[in-house]
Amino acid sequence: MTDLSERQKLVLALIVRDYVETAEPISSGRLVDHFQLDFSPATARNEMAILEKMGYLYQPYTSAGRVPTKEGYRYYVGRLMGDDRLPMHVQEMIRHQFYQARHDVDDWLSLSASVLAQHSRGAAIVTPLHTEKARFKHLALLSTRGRQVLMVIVLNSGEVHQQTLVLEDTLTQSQLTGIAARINEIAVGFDARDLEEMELESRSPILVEVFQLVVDTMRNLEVVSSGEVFRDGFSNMLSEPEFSEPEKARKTLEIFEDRAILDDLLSRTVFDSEGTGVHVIIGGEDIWEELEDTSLILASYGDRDQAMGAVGILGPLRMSYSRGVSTVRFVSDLISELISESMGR
Amino acid sequence: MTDLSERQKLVLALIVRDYVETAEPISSGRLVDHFQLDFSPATARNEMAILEKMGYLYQPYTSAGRVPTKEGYRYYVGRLMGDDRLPMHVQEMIRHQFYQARHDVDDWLSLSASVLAQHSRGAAIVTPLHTEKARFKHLALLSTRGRQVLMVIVLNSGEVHQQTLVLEDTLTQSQLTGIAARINEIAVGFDARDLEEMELESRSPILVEVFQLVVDTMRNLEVVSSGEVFRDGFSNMLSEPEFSEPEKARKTLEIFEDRAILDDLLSRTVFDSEGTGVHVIIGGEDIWEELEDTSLILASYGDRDQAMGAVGILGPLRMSYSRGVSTVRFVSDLISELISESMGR
DNA sequence: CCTTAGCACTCTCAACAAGAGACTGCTAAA
DNA sequence: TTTAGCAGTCTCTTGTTGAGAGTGCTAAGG
Repeated sequence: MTDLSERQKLVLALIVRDYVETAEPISSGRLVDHFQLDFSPATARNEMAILEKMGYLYQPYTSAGRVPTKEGYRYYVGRLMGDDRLPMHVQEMIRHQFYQARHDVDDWLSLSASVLAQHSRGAAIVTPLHTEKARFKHLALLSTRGRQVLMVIVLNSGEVHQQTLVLEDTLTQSQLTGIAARINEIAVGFDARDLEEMELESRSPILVEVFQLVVDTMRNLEVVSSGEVFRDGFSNMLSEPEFSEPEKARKTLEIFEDRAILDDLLSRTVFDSEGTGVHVIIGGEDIWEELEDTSLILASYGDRDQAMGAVGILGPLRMSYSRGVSTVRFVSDLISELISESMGR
Repeated sequence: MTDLSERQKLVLALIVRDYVETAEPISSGRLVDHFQLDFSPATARNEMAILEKMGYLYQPYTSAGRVPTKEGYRYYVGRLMGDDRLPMHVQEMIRHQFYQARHDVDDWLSLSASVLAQHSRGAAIVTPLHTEKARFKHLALLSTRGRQVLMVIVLNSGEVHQQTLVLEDTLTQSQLTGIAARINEIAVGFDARDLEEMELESRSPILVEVFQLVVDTMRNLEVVSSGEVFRDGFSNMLSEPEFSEPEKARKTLEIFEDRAILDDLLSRTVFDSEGTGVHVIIGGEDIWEELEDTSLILASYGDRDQAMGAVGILGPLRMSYSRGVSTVRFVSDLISELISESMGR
């Protein structure tokens, strides 16, 4: 397929931009008028007819204006859209919000969802920090009441997991502390597989029991994606005219709420690729049928070697991709930065 | 105001039930036909006219069927609706799901939201466990990396709070353990106010610093409601015909997403009253204007003396109150039971 | 060969009209 | 007090029509 002429690219880009704003089919007349183009409506019509034949535009009905197709959006995102940054003062504003928050990863993530929703005017999704190769760093056992014990496991990545256990016997806090200290000695720095193969000379049966629980938990962490997903701003989306049909709105909200499809989506896109690029998924890319009418802009945050998660926004096909991409990129970079700052140095 | 006759009550109850199912105005003909009543449509019409005059019913337009008003629903919920329990096999099914889950409060709550959404066919909201008078039980300090320290505070209620600190100097784990032990000795059993007034002979400045942080955190816990709210099943609601107007759907979703209004609502209803009853809020009860078109069924869980939270569902005025109430009651009782079981003994 | 003015054609959308259908309220009889 | 009968009212659907918007095509012009 031969490539588009410069003028065709211009026409396509302008139609996308204008349509994103107005949500109405763009006519040749409006196009040259609104953007003060130096060719006539008739010429625009010719170009539009070609673009339609190539699959980038379509007409809702004979003699209506043109609307971008999924392919049109893809071409626009891939080759026409500039990669704008957020304006400096917006960046500062967002940074400020983060610095005012508590120094806590979960708080940052919750805030991210809210910021993304606000600035992208779409629905925001933020998955929690998650490691694939979890390395044990530290264990604490806290007596809460009776035989009930809170087990807190800290991973190398800084990820923290807690779980309530009910032990066979009642132990004092100092006994628990002793057990924890012993396990810390043995296990620090190892991952689930290492620990599994480890022989433990069983001095006390309780120590073995707890050790086994630690190993189980560590293994679980690698498989199950745990923790709540942070969501915000779905109500933004309902204001868009494409969701005036309640059936479409329902289907989209179902996607927003469904953890399974989100996990599938993430593992096949952002978590599957190198680097920290922003992924734009338009109309499900003919893989996910449910996403036919929605677009997602996703990026990972964190560190491939440590733990990572994903942030993103969800909107109708007719969304502002440039605003979306720059917002998602900025937020994901910012969280990565905050996390690595709070970790290391 | 004189009370309703038995037959009027019957007519009102049947109209509410039928309308909840069909979402269409109920006519006198349909009523006697569908429920095989032993009086004629004309009689039904007379009763309906009276009920309308009393404010329990209204007609969308002259000579359409009747629809319950908010007052109609309130009367129905307060005096006509039986308090059904969930069928035994449903109870068993739900119990089963909970026993299969991990023994972790957050997991239970997340599961509750999902169960409520599924069985009530509305949107579910579950707030996390929260204490008003937090009594200190135990502190742990875990070195995670560099000067970064994870502070875990366990309260008497079993509630656990964690926060990441960045200290002035780098401390070893054993130093941290020492500090924690010292603070545990001093603080166990006291609440924020007690601790604030406490004089601390300052042997080491770091100990004082950490102690201050503990006190601050404890005080914060009493004011700010922290932790994420669990939500599920909003997509259920969008299938209801009342949300075919997207504007209504948007407003309702905004309520669902907005933490502030939820907190206000809860503090003025379930947390404001004695006992563990189920609260039904119909059309905002003329207090919350935003809730004009929605009803909520709420109940608290947990223990007033320890920590508590709330579970509930949100739906259109035309919702199945009996199903909703029995589901909410069952789930809130179940969580309370699970929590107290895991606490005590 | 590319661009553009002119024009006939197509399709949507809003407004209006008319008829069918659904229920009611009222009246009068049982 | 209940009920049959009936006139009256309102919505909803369907059909029609006219205005408006925008296109594709054709032919003229640079």
